Amino acid sequence: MNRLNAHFYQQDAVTVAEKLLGKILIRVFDDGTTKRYRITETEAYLGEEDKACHASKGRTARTDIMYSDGGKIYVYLIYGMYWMLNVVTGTENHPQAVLIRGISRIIGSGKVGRELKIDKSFYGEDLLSSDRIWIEDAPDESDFSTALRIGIDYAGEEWRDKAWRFILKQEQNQAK
DNA sequence: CCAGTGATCAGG
DNA sequence: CTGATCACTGGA
Repeated sequence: MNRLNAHFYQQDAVTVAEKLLGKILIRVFDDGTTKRYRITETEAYLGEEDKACHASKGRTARTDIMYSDGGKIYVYLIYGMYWMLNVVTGTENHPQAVLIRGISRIIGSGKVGRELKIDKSFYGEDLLSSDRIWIEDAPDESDFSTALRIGIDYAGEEWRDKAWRFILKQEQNQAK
């Protein structure tokens, strides 16, 4: 299978979030072992207008990477414990990203970061050229559901109510 | 229900 | 510098 290319990541976050379902995430760990995971749950964060998106605060040291061309990794630490793994999408100066919420049988953004041993060194990592993390193509999935994004009640009606969470049906049944 | 845990950002 | 907040999880 081939790596997803720049064109794929340059699409808007909502499109990429949906299309990432079923794609294969590869991680080569420091000890040399390689693991492959299927992406099963994602969430889109789109632009400075999106009050739920970190870029709604404008361009800061933390959000800077979201302003770059799609295909980079955006990571941040939440609650002092969990590294959230995001894929930057869109084109330059259009800040947006897709949060990876579930891979294979690991459901939950915090657990994903833990499983993949993500840390600050992944900030800005290039999915097109990295030798320790990338995503490979797979057929588009159509059997998925959408839902409201989690943990963003502060965002206000307009953005809180966007069904920008995408869940592979199959995995939903497997969960719990 | 709620505590843990620390980077980040706005405000002095 | 300070302090509030946080795209979460796991254990009462």
